[in-house]
Amino acid sequence: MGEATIRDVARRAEVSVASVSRALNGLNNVRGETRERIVAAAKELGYVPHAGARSLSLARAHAIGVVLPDLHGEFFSECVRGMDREASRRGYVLLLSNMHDDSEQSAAALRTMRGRVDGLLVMAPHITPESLERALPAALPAVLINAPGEVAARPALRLDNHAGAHAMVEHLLAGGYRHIVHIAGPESNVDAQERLQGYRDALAALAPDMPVRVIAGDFNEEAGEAAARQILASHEPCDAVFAANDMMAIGCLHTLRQAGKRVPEDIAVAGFDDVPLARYLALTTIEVRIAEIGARAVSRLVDMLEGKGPGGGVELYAPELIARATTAARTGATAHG
Amino acid sequence: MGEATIRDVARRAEVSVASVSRALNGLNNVRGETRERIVAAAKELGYVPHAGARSLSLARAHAIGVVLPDLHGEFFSECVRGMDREASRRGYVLLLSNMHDDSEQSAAALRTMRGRVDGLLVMAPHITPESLERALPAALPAVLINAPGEVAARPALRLDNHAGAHAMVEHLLAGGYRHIVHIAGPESNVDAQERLQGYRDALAALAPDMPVRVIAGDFNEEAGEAAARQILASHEPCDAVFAANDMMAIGCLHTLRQAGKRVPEDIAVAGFDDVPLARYLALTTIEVRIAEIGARAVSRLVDMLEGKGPGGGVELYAPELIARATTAARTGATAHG
DNA sequence: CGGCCGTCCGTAACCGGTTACATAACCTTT
DNA sequence: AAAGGTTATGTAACCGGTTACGGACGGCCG
Repeated sequence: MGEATIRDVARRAEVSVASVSRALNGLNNVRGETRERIVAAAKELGYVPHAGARSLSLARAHAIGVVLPDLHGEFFSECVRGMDREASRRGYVLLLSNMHDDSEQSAAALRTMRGRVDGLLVMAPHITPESLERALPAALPAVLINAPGEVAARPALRLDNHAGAHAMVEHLLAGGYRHIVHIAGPESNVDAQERLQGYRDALAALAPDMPVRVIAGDFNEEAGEAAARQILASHEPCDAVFAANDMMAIGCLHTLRQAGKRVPEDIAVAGFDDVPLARYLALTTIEVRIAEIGARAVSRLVDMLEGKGPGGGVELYAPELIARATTAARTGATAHG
Repeated sequence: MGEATIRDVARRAEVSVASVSRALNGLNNVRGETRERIVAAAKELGYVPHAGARSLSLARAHAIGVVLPDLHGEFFSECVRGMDREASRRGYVLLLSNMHDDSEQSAAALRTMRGRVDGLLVMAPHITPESLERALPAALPAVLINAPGEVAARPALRLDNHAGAHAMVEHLLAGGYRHIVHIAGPESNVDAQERLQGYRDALAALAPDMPVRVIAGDFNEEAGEAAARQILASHEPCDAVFAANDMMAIGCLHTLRQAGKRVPEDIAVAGFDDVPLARYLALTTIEVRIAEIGARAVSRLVDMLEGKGPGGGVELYAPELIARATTAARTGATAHG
């Protein structure tokens, strides 16, 4: 037995479907006595409106599609949590679809969203603007999060990775560290690219005589471990490691310590993201308030949907440096000594 | 301007909507030449089928509603990740709705799912079976995760919290610890209740002469810190703490260490969940493979939806103890010395 | 009393797909 | 050549809501 429909309610209350719809949606052109009969009938039948049908006739689904890449743990949940909080506050529900880096699959994911959501939140740090542009249904409002480049005047939220990395290099130099190695993220990831560039630019601006040294990584812990082994085996001097994210920093930290190195006395370690782990390991890092960004993305999208906002424009989020023990200043250090 | 509809495609290809539908859905009763014309027209218009309309006429949304309580970070994302993986593998998409403990709000959340999802995944460790029963649309298939009690023959997945807690107490006793304090979770949370009961039962069975001592908590880190302060201030002996979850164990661990206690020499600490942090802090805990449970829940639900499975029945997941340094055995300890 | 207005309510079209059924064209078969 | 079968396509009903439009009714006015 399927659920009761509006027609069942109409039959039971001995009115037309139009009256049921009006009564249940709180329109005022229904007589009090009729409304009561309808409400009673609806309750007796346990009637719940069919959201799908409703959204079809209203051309409004009150749902937001969320397309995220494969994020590491905490990051993902924080992002979704922020979105969910704001979405439910504004009467929307979230339709989730992970985008497993395959760009073909991503396009398919976006496709299945059409007709069930009013707008899209897309986080795609590893997709080129062109293919994203192509995959996005043109008529669907969308807010981009950390997308590379500008995509067809879509509003976007971007984390200021460059500023964050710059601040970190500055912090390390101020702490007296001179030979700073960077463990980079995936080459195709725009966050990783910007952090790398921030590192390069900061070094060029603040300590042009110091060597630029980059070890490739992929944002995973193992990459950090591998980088640490490489640093240990190398003859080149290195007194600080700045990893493009916390997980690599953590892997690096562990391997260095297991090899007998003292952190930060022998070598400093810093990350990026401020995952909860960072606090416990006293890891210096850059705080990324991802939940806030998620919430803000929803807010902007809903504003667009409800015609309240201009839409366009890129909002930049400045992250904050959190100094902890793994980069404690060297004793007797001077900023440029 | 609105997206192109099937009628636009039909007009452009000079056929009827029925043919378009048939061609695009791969039915074989369309002439090759006609099919090509239709496909070409669809591509030219950038036609994407309207999932809402489709699900209305098919009475199939290929979507699964997920209702979760406010979970702490990693736990949430792991759960959703497991679900998403399995869902996308089987061609479904996830509709997410956090259930912020308010039971009224939860009912509303469930209500908005009707007509947009084919089935429900509900994790509700803090809702009574009766109100859950009342809130669940009767005709919607649902799989319950860690729900208290049995709800109207709904299939369910349950974590064997009792066995996990029992194993932990056994492990601590075997390590030579005698005075084991339990930091409990929220009273209304069924996971917390079962863990507490497991602690009590294990102690009664294995060390009936040892005191049962429970400190109230709420699953948050702060509760662990408060519990640690209480233990430090108390005159009662205590050589081991078993917290109902990792976050409280971590809070406790920190506070104990900051107070100068050595762990595990002065006092052992154990948790429950195996959050990623646990590994780094060398915290002994009980591994809960939540992603696996999430994936399994999706799998069972989809089986039900596609008439492949019997549906009913409770599946119990046995968690595994992971012994780490915070509960290293006392030197010279014997199991019952 | 006739006309006008406002309130309440029902009929039916519509949202964008799917599909049962009808139909037309063409191919066999006897 | 007529009957019967097959195949490709179109027509229209349907999924479950919303809502424009119009009709019925009662009250009020001149």
